[in-house]
Amino acid sequence: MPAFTFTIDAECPDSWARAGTIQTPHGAIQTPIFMPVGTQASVKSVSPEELRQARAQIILANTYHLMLRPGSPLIAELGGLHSFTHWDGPILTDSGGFQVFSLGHLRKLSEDGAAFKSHLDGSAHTLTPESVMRIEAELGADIILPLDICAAYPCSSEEAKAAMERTHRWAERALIAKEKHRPEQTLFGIVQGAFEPELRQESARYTGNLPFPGLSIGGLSVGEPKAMMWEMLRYVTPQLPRDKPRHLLGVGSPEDLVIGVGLGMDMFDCVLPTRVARHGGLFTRSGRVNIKSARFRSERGPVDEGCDCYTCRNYSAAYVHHLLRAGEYLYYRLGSIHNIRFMLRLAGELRAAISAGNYAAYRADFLARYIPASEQVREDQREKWRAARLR
RNA sequence: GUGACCGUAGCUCAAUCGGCAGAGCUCUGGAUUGUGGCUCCAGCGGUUGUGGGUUCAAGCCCCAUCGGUCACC
Repeated sequence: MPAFTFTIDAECPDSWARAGTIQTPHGAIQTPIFMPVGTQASVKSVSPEELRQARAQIILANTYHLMLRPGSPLIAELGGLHSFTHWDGPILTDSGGFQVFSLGHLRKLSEDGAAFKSHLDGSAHTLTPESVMRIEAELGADIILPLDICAAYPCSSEEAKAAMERTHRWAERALIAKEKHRPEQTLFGIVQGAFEPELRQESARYTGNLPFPGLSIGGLSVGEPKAMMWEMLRYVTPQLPRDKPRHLLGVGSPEDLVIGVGLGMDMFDCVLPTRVARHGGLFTRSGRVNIKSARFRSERGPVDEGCDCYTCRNYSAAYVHHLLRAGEYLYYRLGSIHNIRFMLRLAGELRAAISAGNYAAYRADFLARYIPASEQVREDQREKWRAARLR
């Protein structure tokens, strides 16, 4: 029996949306799917039982963070991530490529790999395509990603091309290195190309033709306008093999999920739902609300009317509001559980709509009701934040 | 009872020689996209305890008064 298969269950005639089933050594995943992120081998504040109850099918962990603490040899010694974390479903580990980018002030890139200093204690480390394969083998996830280079936004065409080409060379090295490790693990390729349509197409073709059973689209949602991200996917998706699952790295919000599915994406992972939850941002059918707002002070009803999550079935919005105000730990659980379940229910509804052949209608209905966070405000605040940082 | 010190935003406190009353927290909104459990942005909020006086000008100087803290009786 093969360790990894992807079958397409339904496709849409009027978009690139499709529903599928991925088989992994630790169980099946029905796509489209949202994958909660547990960077340090923990979806912050939420237990594996609670994740299962929210019907999570696969979670993420991060190679960079886990290699620094507690270290991949220790996790291997303790039986790998599944045993270590008590989550027995599928796991995907990110390679640390993004941390090489986001912790840029601590690193030095070369053809061999990325030398960087630990954000924890300043110790020197080097990630190479080969060492990442070894570390991810020790971590033992079902799906693993190779070391890649995420170009900044904005960046020059030369930088974009150089990052993409090195990512391609590293992809081939990763494929060779993986042979030495665990055959039951599945290595996805990563598409780069920044915001250059030709590069995106080239990277999709190149990476799609390598023997990767799945593809992750990287380098997006790094500060660019959303329209630009969607435009890139319109170039990428047609170049990808139809029969391999497509993972949009680091995306996104509820509206991103709905739109991304129509552009051919099957898997999504993002810290946004859990991160904004910790600061009071909870998703509802009509948009994100700030549960810290005084208007919830005496709200008897649930956070989101009609939500089937543990939080909404058992607690009033007033209580959730109080927990956050009071700084109670329980808030983090209840808020995170709500947003995770919201994303997973959304993924499930998208799958059902695709199977029923009415994705376009579902999408139109969702977008008509859901008011997303203001992109203009986000841009303005990002600019102010940058300016403040330079001072 | 006597003396000293202190009363400034909801809270804790700034305010040069008498010269446009400010900050942090709270509060009200907003942001966060392959998680450094980090944060960031904006806003509301004032009869400077009260009443007089001096002065072009008083949170600041003077008098009275109310309240608080401390010390001593």
